[in-house]
Amino acid sequence: MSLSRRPTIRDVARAAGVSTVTVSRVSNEPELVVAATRERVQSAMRALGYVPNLAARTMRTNATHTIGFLVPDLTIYPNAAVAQAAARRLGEAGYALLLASSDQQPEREIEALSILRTRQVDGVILYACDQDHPSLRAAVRDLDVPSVLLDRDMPSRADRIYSDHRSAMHEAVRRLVDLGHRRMILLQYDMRIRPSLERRAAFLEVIEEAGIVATEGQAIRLPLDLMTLSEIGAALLDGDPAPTAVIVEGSRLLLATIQAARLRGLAIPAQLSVIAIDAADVATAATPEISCILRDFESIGTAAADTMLARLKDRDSRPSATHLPSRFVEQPSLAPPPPS
Amino acid sequence: MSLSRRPTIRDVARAAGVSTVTVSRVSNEPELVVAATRERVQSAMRALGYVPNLAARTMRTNATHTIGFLVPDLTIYPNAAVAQAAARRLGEAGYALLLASSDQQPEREIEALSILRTRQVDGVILYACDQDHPSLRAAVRDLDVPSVLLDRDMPSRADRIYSDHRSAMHEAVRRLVDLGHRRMILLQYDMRIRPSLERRAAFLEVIEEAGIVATEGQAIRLPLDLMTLSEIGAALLDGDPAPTAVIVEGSRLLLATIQAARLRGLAIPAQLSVIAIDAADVATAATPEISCILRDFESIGTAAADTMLARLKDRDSRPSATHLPSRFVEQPSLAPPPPS
DNA sequence: ATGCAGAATGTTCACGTTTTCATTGTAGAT
DNA sequence: ATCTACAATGAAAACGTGAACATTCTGCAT
Repeated sequence: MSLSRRPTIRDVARAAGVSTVTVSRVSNEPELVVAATRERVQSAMRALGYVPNLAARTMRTNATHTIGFLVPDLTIYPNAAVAQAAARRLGEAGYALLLASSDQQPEREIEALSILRTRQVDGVILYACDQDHPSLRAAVRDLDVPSVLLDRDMPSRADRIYSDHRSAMHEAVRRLVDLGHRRMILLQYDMRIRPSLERRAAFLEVIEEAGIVATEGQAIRLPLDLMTLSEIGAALLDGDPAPTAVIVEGSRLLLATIQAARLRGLAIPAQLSVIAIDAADVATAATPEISCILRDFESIGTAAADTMLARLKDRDSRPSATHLPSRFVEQPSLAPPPPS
Repeated sequence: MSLSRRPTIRDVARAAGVSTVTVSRVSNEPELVVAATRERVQSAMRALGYVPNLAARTMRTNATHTIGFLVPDLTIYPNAAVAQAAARRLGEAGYALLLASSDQQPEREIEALSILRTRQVDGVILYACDQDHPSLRAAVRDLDVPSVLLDRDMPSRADRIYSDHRSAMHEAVRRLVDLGHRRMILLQYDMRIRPSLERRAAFLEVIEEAGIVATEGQAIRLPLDLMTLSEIGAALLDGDPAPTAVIVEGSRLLLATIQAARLRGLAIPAQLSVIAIDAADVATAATPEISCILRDFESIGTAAADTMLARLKDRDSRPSATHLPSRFVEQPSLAPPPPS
């Protein structure tokens, strides 16, 4: 009694002695079908191994039950962690994740957005790679599917998930100031996106608040790909007097910093205090353990998914903005500056 | 003259004064349409902003131009790197990547495979999370879409991409033996998959070949989630005499190992030689730089994509197997064992 | 001139589902 | 008994495309 081809709604209808409409309703609005009929249909579905054809469904409803997820680089831990958490939550709701990577190139990101549009994804969740790039800004602004913007300041009607980078950074820098540090530097690998800008701003705010004169080379950007130890070494030793504390963005930069410090013979924390951002793995494994500004990427991904799901249910409500915390966790990597 | 709804093949046909079939042919088999007509159709497409409706196309052809990519954990660097490389190559060929994560659980992986099937992906590329799990083995064996098995020994008609884990491991262990090491341990975080088994086997082969008696605790598995420093510390110091060399799998274990060594006051390489596997980032940033067994994840992902594309073109050819190399790169983390 | 092969294009229908609208059945109000 | 309202179900059409088959046209051999 089994079919060679995949069973369709018609096969189920025939087997259950009802019309296709009723079968469709059992799938989509079961409460409209009286219990006896419903059960008959459901057992026919099971018997035949019926699974609705998604393409046909999409053609009628224009819904693909697919969400596009766009990242600059999947090998950066936070991106992968957020994507995975979002995929899990969306999967529970029957949505799948279509992955696209821009490789940090705005043009490729624009192209990816257009591909996602072509594929009629029901929504897009994205980490834009450059929030200042004009055409990319335009492409994001003109997105006509429900979208969730992850931690970017860009004009858009999209829902947003923000991390609070400032409070934890304030706390961290104040702690350094309280310990007596006067010469601190911030090492970052990207300046095109909100997290870096926020951190930088918060960093400079506390500097100023403490009455320290902020100098040119105090917040430094190091391109990740050119991230050489010598550059970091230079940054560490640059200036007179040399910095007594460093705040570092990301695991890769943190590793390089620890290495550079060791090469220059700078002991942590005796001669150099170190604080890491978004680098829990390396920070925890380092000796001494490195103080860290942390976020919960799992909950960022989950929040993005939930926001998307809510938006898909109610398309007309005002764009939402969710703010998630960072926290500063102190470890033995901090000490007063060495006597000069 | 523009439409409110998305233009269809019919709109293009009307604008170009041809039938829908001709428009369809311009999209799919342009050589069948005479140049003049073809250009007329193409300019009508451009004028209307026509993009083929993928769902309708899928319903006719049963092809989704979507490939499922299944990983145990996206936050593990090699997985993310391979996925990203595959996505890039597949994207160039007009395919998109549907991401699924099993979270290291065979049951969830089976479920994910079934979801991918429901979504009618044209193919599946997968890192199975456990090559010995009976139901998962059955699910993989019974996959009825073109699939590429990444570095697993499982029965299947799928194409395969293998890494050669043995040669580089042989080389690495022989180097240790040549340096005079007699007591070496291998730290791994997974034993359910081919790479770990191969490495373990290769490790023990050289041990035996060197006439060293392999003991119980010589190849040790440490669950990643329970990966505590104390466990690693115990492993390092266990046995009498204590091991003089460690080979470590993955960035996270390497970090923990370096930390454990430092805590126990074991200098690298004077008292402990260290070799890392698949942990280029940490190995490079460590001091001293750690010797490493490396793979090119980019080319693994690209090979997987190419294999899939070839399979989609020719469904009947024999399953292929691609073997990609690993290489051993020595760094200052190796030295003769300390005099006992 | 006629026939014919093959190139170019068209007509019709099917893919599997949901939507719209119509029909039947049932129970309660009159 | 009749009417009404509503619940339950069904018939037919539509979504946008591509495949099978049909038709027209062109040029060339007879």
